[in-house]
Amino acid sequence: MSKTSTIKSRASGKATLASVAARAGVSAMTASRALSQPERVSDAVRARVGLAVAELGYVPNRAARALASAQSNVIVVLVPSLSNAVFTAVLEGIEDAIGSGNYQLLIGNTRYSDAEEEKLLGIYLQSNPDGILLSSLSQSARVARMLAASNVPLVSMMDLGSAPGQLSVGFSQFDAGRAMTRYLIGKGHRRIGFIGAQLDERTLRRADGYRKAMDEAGLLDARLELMVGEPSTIALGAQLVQRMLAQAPDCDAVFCCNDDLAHGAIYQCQRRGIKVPEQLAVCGFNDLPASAWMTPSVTTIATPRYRIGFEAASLLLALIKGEAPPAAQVDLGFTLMARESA
Amino acid sequence: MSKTSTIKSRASGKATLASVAARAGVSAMTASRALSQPERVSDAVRARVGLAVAELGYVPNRAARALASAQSNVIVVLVPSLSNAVFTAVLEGIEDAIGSGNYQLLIGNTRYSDAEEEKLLGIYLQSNPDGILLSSLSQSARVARMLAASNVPLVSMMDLGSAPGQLSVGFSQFDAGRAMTRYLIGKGHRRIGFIGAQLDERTLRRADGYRKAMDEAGLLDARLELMVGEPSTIALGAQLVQRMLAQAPDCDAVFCCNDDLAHGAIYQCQRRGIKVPEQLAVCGFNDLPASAWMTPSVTTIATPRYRIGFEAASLLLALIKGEAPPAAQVDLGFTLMARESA
DNA sequence: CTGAAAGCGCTTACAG
DNA sequence: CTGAAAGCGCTTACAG
Repeated sequence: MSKTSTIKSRASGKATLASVAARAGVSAMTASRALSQPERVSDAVRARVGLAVAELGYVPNRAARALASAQSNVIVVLVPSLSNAVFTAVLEGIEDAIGSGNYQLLIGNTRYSDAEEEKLLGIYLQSNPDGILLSSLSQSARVARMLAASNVPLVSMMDLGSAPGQLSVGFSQFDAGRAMTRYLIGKGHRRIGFIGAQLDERTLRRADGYRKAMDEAGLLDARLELMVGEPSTIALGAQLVQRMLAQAPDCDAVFCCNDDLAHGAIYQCQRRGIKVPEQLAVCGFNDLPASAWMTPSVTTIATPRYRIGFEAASLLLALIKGEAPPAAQVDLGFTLMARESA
Repeated sequence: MSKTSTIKSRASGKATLASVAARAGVSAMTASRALSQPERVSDAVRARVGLAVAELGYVPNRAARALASAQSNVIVVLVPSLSNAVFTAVLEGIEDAIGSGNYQLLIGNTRYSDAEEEKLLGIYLQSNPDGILLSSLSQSARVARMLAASNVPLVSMMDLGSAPGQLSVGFSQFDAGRAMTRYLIGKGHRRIGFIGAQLDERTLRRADGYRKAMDEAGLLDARLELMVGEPSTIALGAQLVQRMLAQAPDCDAVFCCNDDLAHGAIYQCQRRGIKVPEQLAVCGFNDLPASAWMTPSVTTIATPRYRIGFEAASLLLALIKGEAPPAAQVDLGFTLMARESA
């Protein structure tokens, strides 16, 4: 006569909405409403259901909810790196914007790899996300196809898009690269080298901005460019400044595509007795915390990474709610921090 | 006569296993098997199902699978910070260990807050995770209760546990703190200050190790301790070394509970004309990349963070498969990096 | 090697 | 304000 005499039960044994409802003396429906739309239920019911939930230690089953409602409450975020402080700041902005909602963030680290991005997206799309946040404007053909087929709302971060209908939050990497180069030119430098690593989309755009400024000033010279595919590190910056000086001994300034590289370059100069900025001006990009504290302090571009994450997530949330985006592109700008190193 | 004449369909419109099966001319069951256990199905069936999947652009629905199988393929990871390079390295280790599986990582940033940890865990537990990875040995009473009630396999990272049945992968924070302090004592320092920030579990244990070593050498003096709850930053390190020197002017060495603080302390000394290590020795903890490159290079403790993540995830995976853990505690050790600053 | 039936735990769409 | 029925898209447990 026992209720537990069922033979082939697949039940988890945990409290379910049905058990909560039974305990509260209402239907499953009403229990469901008491939890998700408490204002649409009588005070008495709300109290009884709340009590039953506590007594049973009920934890809603997200999979069941997702399946029944066709709403996952999942937001996918793809970043190219976690070891880069830029993207962890973006993530914090996203977290804060998502805030108190019942959203679940699915964070994917693509490691600057198309294959990895494809793999992660393939897995994450199985969760039927409500929205996607990407750290790039373009992607591999396969990823682009997956994205299009999924039909999930999407916002790009870090740069500004131009394709119609493409939503993006960031700043112009091109303009920032050009602004820094013009600054160096304005300081009287003529043989300005560009050191680029990783060679991701953003680095390439900064390099384009550098070239544009150099060209406008009649200073463009391919021998002043040093581009390598390896990930940016302090060690690599130290190594590349050496190579730059070897390939262009008359180089009087170096524009590093990010601060890690710039820090490494400066540390290396210190070791080799090269005075910064007197003998060689060095500047970076992103304004990591150490840049303001090092000696010499580092001239760089401060980027609104936290705000990019925050605004991009806010925009995505609006999209998910079905609101029309106020603008396709949100330009958050950048700030050139003129310090001692250049 | 159209098949789409259903009135109140809740279907998503996307391809389902059933539609794949129909196209391949098999039952849903067989289609399911063709995908999850391809070796148990005939070559012909496997090929036809594969074709149907491609033609229809079928994406499995994870929620449905989780609900039916009571297996989420989700692993929850809770870290106290993302801006701390230590934990992003841990995450990369975890990602690599999870590797090619179909697992989904649910990464939560608790920001060193019990309330946030509780909130995140509450949300993540709804996903019915297969396993949990935590960055601490102990937690708030409510979180501990949630964890116990969930009955999900769990591995702690970063430190070594002592409670029976508690699985942990890391190294002894206490021993590391003591080792560094002994090193400084061995160098002839007597008035060794300890600078601690954030005051999380790990920092507190390092401080305990420091006290133990100081006490053993008869050098313990509470005025040499400076502990603040704020998050560790370079700026804070700069500020705290000043305060330390004010409260203990005869201090001849400073043990910073992490490298960020140590870097800030050294930068500040440079600005104030205090020679490191001649006038004040400074050491840190974690061995961040800059520590090897700065001038002076920074004496610190190298911690196996990537390996901690990797081994902890490997252990968890074994647990999930039902294997018995080879050991309750996996001690990965640490390495004292004696450099120029102390 | 393959399949018909039932069920996982919720919510939708109605109806009252 | 409340509820009975059906269904979301899979897999389990059997059976053949």
